[in-house]
Amino acid sequence: MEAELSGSSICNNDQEELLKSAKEKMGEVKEENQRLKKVLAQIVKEYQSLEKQISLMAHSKQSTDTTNSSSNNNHEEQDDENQEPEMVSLTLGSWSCNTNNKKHSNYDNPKKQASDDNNKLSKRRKVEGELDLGLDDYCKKIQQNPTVTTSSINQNTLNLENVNKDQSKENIEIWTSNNRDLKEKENIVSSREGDDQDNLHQPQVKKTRVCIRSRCDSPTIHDGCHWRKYGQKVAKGNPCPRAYYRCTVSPTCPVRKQVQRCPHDMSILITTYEGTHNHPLPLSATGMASATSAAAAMIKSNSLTSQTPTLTRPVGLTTSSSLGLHTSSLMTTFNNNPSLISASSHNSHPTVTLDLTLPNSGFTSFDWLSSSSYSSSRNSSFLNFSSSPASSSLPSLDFSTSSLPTTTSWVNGYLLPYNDRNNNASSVTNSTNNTNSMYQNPSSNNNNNNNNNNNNNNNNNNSSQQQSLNETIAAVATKAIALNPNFQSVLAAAISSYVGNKANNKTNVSNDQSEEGGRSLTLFPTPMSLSTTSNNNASVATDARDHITD
DNA sequence: CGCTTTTGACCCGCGC
DNA sequence: GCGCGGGTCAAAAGCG
Repeated sequence: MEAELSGSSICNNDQEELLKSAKEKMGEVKEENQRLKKVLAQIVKEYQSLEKQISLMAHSKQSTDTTNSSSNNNHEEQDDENQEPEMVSLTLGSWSCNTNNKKHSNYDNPKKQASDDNNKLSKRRKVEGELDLGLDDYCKKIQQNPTVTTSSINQNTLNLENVNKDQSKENIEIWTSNNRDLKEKENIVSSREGDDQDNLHQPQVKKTRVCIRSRCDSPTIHDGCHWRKYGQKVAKGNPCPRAYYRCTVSPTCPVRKQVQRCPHDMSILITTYEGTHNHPLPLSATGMASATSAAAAMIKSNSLTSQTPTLTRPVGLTTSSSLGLHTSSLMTTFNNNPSLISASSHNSHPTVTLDLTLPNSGFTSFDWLSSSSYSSSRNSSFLNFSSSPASSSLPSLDFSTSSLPTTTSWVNGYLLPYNDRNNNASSVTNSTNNTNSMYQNPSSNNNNNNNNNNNNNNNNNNSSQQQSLNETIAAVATKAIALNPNFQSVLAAAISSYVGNKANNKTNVSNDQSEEGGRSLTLFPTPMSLSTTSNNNASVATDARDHITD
């Protein structure tokens, strides 16, 4: 009897404990729900505030444009923006240079002009004009006034307007250059002469290039843009030919990229971007454009402050893209991952290199770069977390209790479940380890690559630190993403990345998360996300809205 | 048929 | 001035 009583009491105790734990979990769930509700409310609030800002800016821009439209002929740009409101425009870094000045001076040289074919000349004019900068003017402003930061920009929409005006002015040249009317050509030249005056004091360097090293089996990485191959050349010292691509999203887009295999490790694809998109980008292309824009902005901002195009370590400087999409988050990420980014100068081209092949970079989840529409036969979908080490300090938030509807769809096949933090952590860690084990250690290859000397140094210096960070990254990834100040944009970027990939890859998606070479859905901090200042929240809301509604 | 890729020729900058 | 190498052009071929 006593045994039975004690047994029943034990059962009761177990039940009580279960009930207690269940209640505790319920309480946690409620807390998480409350937190998420607050986040959601904050997003809505930010979105509304940004909407107001945008309408204000549109009003003021309209008024300024109407005053300048007769001389600038920028109708096409406005029309284009109006026609494609769902598109966003990001600028890839480029460099205002005296090289252009030289060439431009040739245009005014009748002897030179007479010797050139007219069509060629007009084409060259067009191309060179389009290779103007997206961020230079803004960086100049930063140089002149170091207090100009993202927060100040958001506080003072006037600054942002100025940037947009600069971009508009730039686009005016781009769009009008497509017109072969002689009069417009003259306008272009004259406007360039004005720019030349501004650039007289610029260092004699060429356009900034953003070089991305990633492991990729396919001929080229899928970055969301459409490219047309226009040339191929065997570069010296590399048995693999270098392919030249031109952006075909817009017939006048000056952006070009070079793709070549690393001579020391054929699994590494080196993609170099150059130029500024003069058209709205598809959402699926914003990820790459954001990364390159942020990297270019970083190198440029640093170069402007140091008066040299070469830097050994990125220096953080909060800035924004010319259309107000912010690079601060990625720049922060780059700063937090010194092995990820390095800068150098090749052929007078300031080049910033994003090395996504480093297993200990703490940034192994740039897998969207290596995802490819070419590998559709081995589709898989898995989620990686881009989390900068800095994120580990963030408080926790568990998505398992998220009331966000998107969480459900993520779990259904495309995203890792957030139900178990430990499992998530192990999943992410395994994913990372798989990535690492898939390839050989690239460190031996980097020794032979000038571009990566800085990477190596930084990597060596920070390897132990990053190793430990990596161990914790996976564990804190879900927490970090949730309460990361960039969470909204991270979410938005993931959705856009997924949507873009899905649109570009119509084949079925399996749930195999470990399959090599598969298409991946990746969360990553984007320039669209903002720094931690509350003043920046408005853009976060808009970005999240844009992507979610898509 | 239209678009993309290939590929040899050409241009141009840079170093010697 | 010359040669080298990177980058681009443009006609031809390929492809769907």
